[in-house]
Amino acid sequence: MRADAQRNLDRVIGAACECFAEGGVDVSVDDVARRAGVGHGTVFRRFPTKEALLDAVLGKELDRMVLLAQGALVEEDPWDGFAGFFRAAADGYARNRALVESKERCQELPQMLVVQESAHELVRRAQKAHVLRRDLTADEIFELVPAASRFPDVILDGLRG
Amino acid sequence: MRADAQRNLDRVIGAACECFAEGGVDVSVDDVARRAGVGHGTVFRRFPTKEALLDAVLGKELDRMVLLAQGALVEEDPWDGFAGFFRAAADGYARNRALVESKERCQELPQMLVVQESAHELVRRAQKAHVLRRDLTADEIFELVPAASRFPDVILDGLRG
DNA sequence: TCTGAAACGGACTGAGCCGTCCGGTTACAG
DNA sequence: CTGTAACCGGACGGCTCAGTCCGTTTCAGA
Repeated sequence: MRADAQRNLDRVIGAACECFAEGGVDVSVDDVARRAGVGHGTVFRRFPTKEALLDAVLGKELDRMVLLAQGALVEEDPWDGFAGFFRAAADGYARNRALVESKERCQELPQMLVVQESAHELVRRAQKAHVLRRDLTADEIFELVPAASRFPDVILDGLRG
Repeated sequence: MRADAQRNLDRVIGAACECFAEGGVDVSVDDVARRAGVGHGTVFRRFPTKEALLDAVLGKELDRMVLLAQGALVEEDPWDGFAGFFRAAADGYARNRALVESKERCQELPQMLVVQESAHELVRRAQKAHVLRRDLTADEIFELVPAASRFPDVILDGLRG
């Protein structure tokens, strides 16, 4: 790939991350292109549709989640591991409107499987140690993540077993 | 007002309530008109802009909230009063996508003042009785309402003082 | 029944957006 | 330095949607 092409691609992805995070999925491709300093034709050459561009951005964000989840599994205290990831995930959702608005799209991305596996293990460990309430499934608990963006402590207090 | 005009107005408002609740604020005026069984010209004769139509729908929903809040103030147990309204409000948000997507618009509507006043009183009473945590303001607590649509019990557990 | 005012609805306009395409430009190998 | 393949960006088409307008229909009082 030519050097200028690579540079523009990086700019486009960076701009798309910022735009979608701040403005949600309804931000126009023109806005992304403007912020990247390229014409919007250049965006469509790299990403055949707006949806493909969004997938790239969501994928990057989910990659971060994978790291967070695996880091939490290393923590030996079951509650600290669970709560740490819960807080971090909530923060990620708080900082990214597109993530909140694209829940079902994220389900289609491969990284989501890894995140869910780790998250389920975090919940299993915490429930086994009786530090996390057991009347909710792991899936139900993580439905609360977007909700916890503002006051995670309150929700964690409610979840503690 | 002519009888047919009144009938069509009622139909439009009803259809708009359903459409916005189910599909959020991005539902088109044409969709609303179709569901109401009128041309979209008729909608724009009653409501000069789409925003005005949305305001009418939000206003109706807030009227319901006013009744719920005032009903909760009659309840003598401070926790039951607070929690009852909190649950009811969360349910209202869960059943209405437009309400979630129009938080700042709601702030402009007169009914919101009444709801907030009652809600603050509910919080004050519950905090005075030491059944509600005191490290959050009333405003902060009610930011959790939309979040509580799925598992209100978890959030209420977290809020209990 | 007749009549005029009110209401209706669909055609129309203009703006914004996604995605395509092509003429001009630029990087880079030889 | 130069030829060329890759790259760029803006013009363009097609679509959807908000809001306007006017010819036609309907209501209701006399």
